[in-house]
Amino acid sequence: MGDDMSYEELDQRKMRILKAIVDDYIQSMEPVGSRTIAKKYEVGLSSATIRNEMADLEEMGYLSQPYSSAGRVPSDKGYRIYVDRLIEIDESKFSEYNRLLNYYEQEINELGQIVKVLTKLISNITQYTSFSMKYKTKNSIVKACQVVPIEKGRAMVVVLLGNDLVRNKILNIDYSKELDTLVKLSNILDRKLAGCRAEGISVIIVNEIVRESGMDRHLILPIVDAIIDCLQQAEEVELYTEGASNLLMHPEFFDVNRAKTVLEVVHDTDTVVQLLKKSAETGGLMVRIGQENDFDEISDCSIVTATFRTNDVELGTIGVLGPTRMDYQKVISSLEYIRKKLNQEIPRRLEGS
Amino acid sequence: MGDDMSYEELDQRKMRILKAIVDDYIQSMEPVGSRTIAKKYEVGLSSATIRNEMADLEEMGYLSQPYSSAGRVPSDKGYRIYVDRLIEIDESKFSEYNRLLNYYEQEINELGQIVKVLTKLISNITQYTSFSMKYKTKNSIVKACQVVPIEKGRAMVVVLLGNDLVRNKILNIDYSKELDTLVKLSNILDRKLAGCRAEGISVIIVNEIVRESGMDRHLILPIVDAIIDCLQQAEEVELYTEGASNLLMHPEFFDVNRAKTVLEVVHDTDTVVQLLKKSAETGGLMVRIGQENDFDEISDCSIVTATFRTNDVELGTIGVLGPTRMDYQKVISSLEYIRKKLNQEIPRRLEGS
DNA sequence: GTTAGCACTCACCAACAATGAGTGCTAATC
DNA sequence: GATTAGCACTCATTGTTGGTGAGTGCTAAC
Repeated sequence: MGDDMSYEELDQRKMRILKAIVDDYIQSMEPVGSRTIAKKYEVGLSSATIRNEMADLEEMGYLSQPYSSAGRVPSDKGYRIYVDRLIEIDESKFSEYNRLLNYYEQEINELGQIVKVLTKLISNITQYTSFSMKYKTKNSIVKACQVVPIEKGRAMVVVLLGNDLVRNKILNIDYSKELDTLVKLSNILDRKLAGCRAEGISVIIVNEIVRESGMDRHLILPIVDAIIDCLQQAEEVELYTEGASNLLMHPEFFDVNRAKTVLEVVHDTDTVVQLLKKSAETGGLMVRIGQENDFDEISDCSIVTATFRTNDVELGTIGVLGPTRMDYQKVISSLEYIRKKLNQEIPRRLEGS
Repeated sequence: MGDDMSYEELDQRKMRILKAIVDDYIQSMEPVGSRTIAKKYEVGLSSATIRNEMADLEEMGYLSQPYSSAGRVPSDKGYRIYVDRLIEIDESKFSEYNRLLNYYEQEINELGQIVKVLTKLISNITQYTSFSMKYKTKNSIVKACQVVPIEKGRAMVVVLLGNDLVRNKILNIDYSKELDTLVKLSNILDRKLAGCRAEGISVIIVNEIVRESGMDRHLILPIVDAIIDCLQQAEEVELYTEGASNLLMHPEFFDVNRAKTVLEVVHDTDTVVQLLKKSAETGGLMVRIGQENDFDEISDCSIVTATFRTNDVELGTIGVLGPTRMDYQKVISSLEYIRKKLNQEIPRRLEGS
């Protein structure tokens, strides 16, 4: 989006005025006029001067006018520069957020739980809709695996993943003649595959397993496939939404059709996942304003997302969706809070039993 | 609700008029006047007569008037008698529903999947919000179970439930001295417990297991506990919601506050589960109209639910939520369709691999 | 018991004027 | 040359007012 140079066309004064306009509009949701800026904000200028600057800003595309002789409203481009250059993260509320969080958090041991609680928290703080998407486990390793007989002609492969999640898969397999070797095979598999990622299960390892177990290759292969399946199945995501109805409180959604269109997107799992996955591409905090979003249905909304990860592994994303006229300062700050919180919680949660 | 006798106060003619009024109001959502009834519906009566009857019906509590000199609107009591006595299930659309269903249904093997599809179907048919709640498995039996070693000091109990769902639980247990007996124990457990329900695991059976395995009682007990846990864990429900935003299309929710209040309930998992569970109490089809609902927030909504089950076991519930002025004919008929469909699908789905 | 007729109620709508916030432009001021 | 005061103009919003029509309840005639 846009070359950074284009910001340079705005001098200090225009910047200050733009910030005042966006601040005011975010707060009042009414087109803001020159007089308001002159009076409420400490720019030492008369309304006439501000009027001129506003005309300039409109010409440059940072503002627009709903109708002639109304006040000005920020455009997407206006919000963009506001987000990129005119706000900073406000940590002053963090201690309050901590208090709120303590109130929720009773006994939470699992990462998924804390993510849910944080999603709820941020939805309450911001009064917008929030989402969290968590990979069930990305890039998981085999911690242990076993093949278990179930009934005639069927066995179950059980894989214990790196984070103690268990996956299993049932196979039709004829082991009747070699029931005792199944136990032996389990041990071999367990020994050979422990610590492996899905991509780490090479043909060489499979060959070793075949040799050491003395079992037939065509019996081993479906089992190994099942194990790989279990690892990959873990790539699935878990989606959690909070405060969908919050959107209805904001004047931009008083129009039922608009509200319906947006709520349909909010309820559409696939779309939301797609939106959140987009965030991971950049990493860190990401803001998508109005038309920058890939879906027309929410071209009057903005999305702010934060991806959380361990050193190298992407674990998931938390995001907030609200009208383009959202309180970016608050949303970005609180999402930064969430991000910090997660970075500090993740190591703790992941180790625990 | 209410003694059946109370219906008797309504003669044939009042019934016909009431039905006409409710039908018309459901369709038009406008208070319906005597003239409308006289003209559009084939009661051979003048508007004046109908006016008198309407005054009676209002006095008896079946109708009410939004303001003096407006038409009449059905009250909860009016809807109740309408539902109980004046509509019948309309099977004529069933073949159309079948067509729609074929369109969705691609390759669905699991009961949970077909329930989801049916939930989506009914939400599309009715244009209201629909829910399904499925017990992960209620009253499940052990089909097979195994104890699997994982790593030093830890083992995993794996239980295959009656419907091929797998549950597992990790235990800290010291089996190091008796690793070979673990395999033996697995076999004994499997043999002894196959077919058992949670309540069916008696002390006698446990004693037998202890005796036959020759293992220590304090080693066996936590394992059995884990198996029972797995069975009971299966009592959890899975909730699925479809078409929440459909509600916004109906005039009664054009008011944002009303919409918000109702949507909050729709999004509140616990409340919805509670609502759906209520349905099972009666079994079959159940209609709760307006104030009959336990939650004030939806006292201007109605809920129609259908519970599906095998012979004796309750499997879950599908429900529809809409404004009190909902198209009961359509909702009840299509829900009946769903119920039939499930009754015919359930045996198939449950057996299949 | 049923219906025609009539006076009355009340939400809804269209037309109209008044209001006021905000603009753009021009001319005076620093 | 930049800033500001002043002024005419625009246009959404609000309030008023009177008319319209769907509907009622009641009474008297059938």
